[in-house]
Amino acid sequence: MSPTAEAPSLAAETPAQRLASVLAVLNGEQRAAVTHAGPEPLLVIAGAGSGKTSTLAHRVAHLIAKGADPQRILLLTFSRRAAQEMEKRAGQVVARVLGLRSEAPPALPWAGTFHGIGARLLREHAAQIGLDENFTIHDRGDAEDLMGLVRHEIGLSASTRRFPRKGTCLAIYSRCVNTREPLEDVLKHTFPWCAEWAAEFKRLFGCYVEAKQQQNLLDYDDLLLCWAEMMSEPSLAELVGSRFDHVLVDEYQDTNRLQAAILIALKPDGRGLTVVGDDAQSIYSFRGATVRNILDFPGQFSQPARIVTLERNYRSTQPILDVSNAVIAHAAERHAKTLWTDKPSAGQPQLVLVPDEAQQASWVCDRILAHREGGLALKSQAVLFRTSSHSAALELELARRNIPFVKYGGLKFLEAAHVKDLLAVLRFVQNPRGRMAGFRVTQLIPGIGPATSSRLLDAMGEAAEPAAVVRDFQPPPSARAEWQRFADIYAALRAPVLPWPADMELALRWYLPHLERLHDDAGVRRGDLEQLARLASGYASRESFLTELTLDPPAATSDRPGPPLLDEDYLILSTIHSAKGQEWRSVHVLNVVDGCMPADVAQGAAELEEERRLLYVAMTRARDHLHLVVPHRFYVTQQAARADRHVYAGRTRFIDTADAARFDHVTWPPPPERPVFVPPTAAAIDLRNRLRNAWR
DNA sequence: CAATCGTATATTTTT
DNA sequence: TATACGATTG
Repeated sequence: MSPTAEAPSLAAETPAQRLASVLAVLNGEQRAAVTHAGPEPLLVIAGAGSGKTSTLAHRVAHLIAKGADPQRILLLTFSRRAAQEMEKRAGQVVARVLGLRSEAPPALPWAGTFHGIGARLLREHAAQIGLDENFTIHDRGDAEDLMGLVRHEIGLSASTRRFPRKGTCLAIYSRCVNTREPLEDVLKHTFPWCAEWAAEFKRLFGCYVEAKQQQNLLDYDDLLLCWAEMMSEPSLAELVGSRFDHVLVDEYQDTNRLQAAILIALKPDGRGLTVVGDDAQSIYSFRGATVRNILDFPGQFSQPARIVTLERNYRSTQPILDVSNAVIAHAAERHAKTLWTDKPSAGQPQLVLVPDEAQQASWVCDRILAHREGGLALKSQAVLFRTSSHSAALELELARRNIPFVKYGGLKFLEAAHVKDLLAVLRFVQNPRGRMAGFRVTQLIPGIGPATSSRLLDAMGEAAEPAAVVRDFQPPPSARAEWQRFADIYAALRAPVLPWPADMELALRWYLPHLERLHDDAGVRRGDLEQLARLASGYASRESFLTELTLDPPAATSDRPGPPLLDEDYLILSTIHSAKGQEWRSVHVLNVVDGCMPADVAQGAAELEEERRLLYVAMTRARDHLHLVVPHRFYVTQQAARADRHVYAGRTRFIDTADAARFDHVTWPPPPERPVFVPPTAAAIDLRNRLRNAWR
């Protein structure tokens, strides 16, 4: 597989021969997808574990080998990590085909997420669409805070009846943008308990958009929305579209209508367009993604798309595929396909019944250690769950037994107050009109509260040169000394003389005294910030650091401070969503019970279908061993008013009795051997009669 | 006007 | 458990 392994023979071969030998490794369908050259667009339906990444990477490499310019290939992936993986693997194939020995394979400068590429195009074309190219990007938390602020300013927090909280408001707004549905429909279908507030939402969202524009901010949705708007102007669409000869999209089942609109505007006739995905793995509809994109793709163009289906699975054993196929077979609508493999089996998947979550945690730990004894590194094992909080009991148990782990999903690092504080300093410098950052930073100074801060920001908003306002601002007397200290570093950071990441050092030095004053656990937090500073040195500039960090936040948190060393072995914990595209030798899925999978909040038909696909995605991550754990009693701590509420739950409805028979059943701990009491059948007394007679 | 404390109240998944 | 908001004190 590795390019060096075949190096000796390369010199003797021609490029055409090398290309042929690279293609010979693929199966027929993969090869058809890789070499498709027609004018019609290509749709690859790639089942779980069918070598999708490899096929896409080979296709990119094949295009380059046939003369395509790597700078003119747009490769849109779901995550940053996926983009890097794809670039690496395409590079390896290109290196083999072109016979490159020492030279680096061509880079793919336009490989990235929709959001990342959008941010880049918007900066490059800022002048043409009336945007200031120094815009800062709000992550979800910032966007919520701004929404909260606007919500308060227009008097919605003072209503007699409680108005939905800021997070809900942003979720509704976001859904309207991403699905392009009218507010009324979104409220009716997705947020019925908020339907009474339609008029207020309209006003709120209008003000929210206005606030973003005044402050030169874009949120995640704007990166797509502005891109799509830009593409709706024919001359700009032509300009942007002509930058790329080939556009390839991975995980197409998880794109939304806005993304589909962008794609079609980029390549209206479908020429040069490739999309890859699996409708059975569509799990992001809560974010506005619609499986219709992939189902309807073939008919979108004047020439119908060519469809290639990859069904041969290279990942899992047949018994694992059998149970996975059984789960998805009940799905309502899909591009029908059945995964198959000739990989030898390593025993049946297990369905494990345990009494509660504590026992679940201890059983999983036991199994993981047993697997490790059997030669499976921790890194090749994963524990998956529906909701981030569902791993809490397991995390405790892992810590108790000293089993190292890294957890993906439910990202926390950027949400910590101290991290936000430090980043806000840099953001406020980068974009002086950004009020959220300014509000946050200035109130760190003792003696400055919301009122003073607002006074400053108002003045800055009206000034032609906002940074000068900071220099001349007169704070309340009690804050004067600290204010001066801040004004000095602000000026220093604004002056373009400091080479990045010296900015970071300066900001950190200013912030540390405040950290000590505000937090009892300043030591730990300080460690986080130093880690952030180290991270900063890996970026070219302050702008790229801030942009990339919001678009691609550190995905994992671990049980110990600092990133785990590369040679260290650790277990993977992950939400099912974050496990997308990954695989492990052994996979445990927690809480495979009704109320959790499906989540009890998902009740609509479409939502249930998505929950089913979620379980399917989880199961198809497993190569050799799959364990579904079913705790009989399982706690709901989140929404219940009182702690210790629990429900008695049964196996998920997605595995019916017939399907369940395909599993090995394990009950743990084993039921105690207790003699069964068999009552004699003849009645000794007539109890009913006696009780009646007592009242006669 | 800032800072802090007490109380009512809730819908998972993430670029 | 976190968060939002009101009341109270400095």
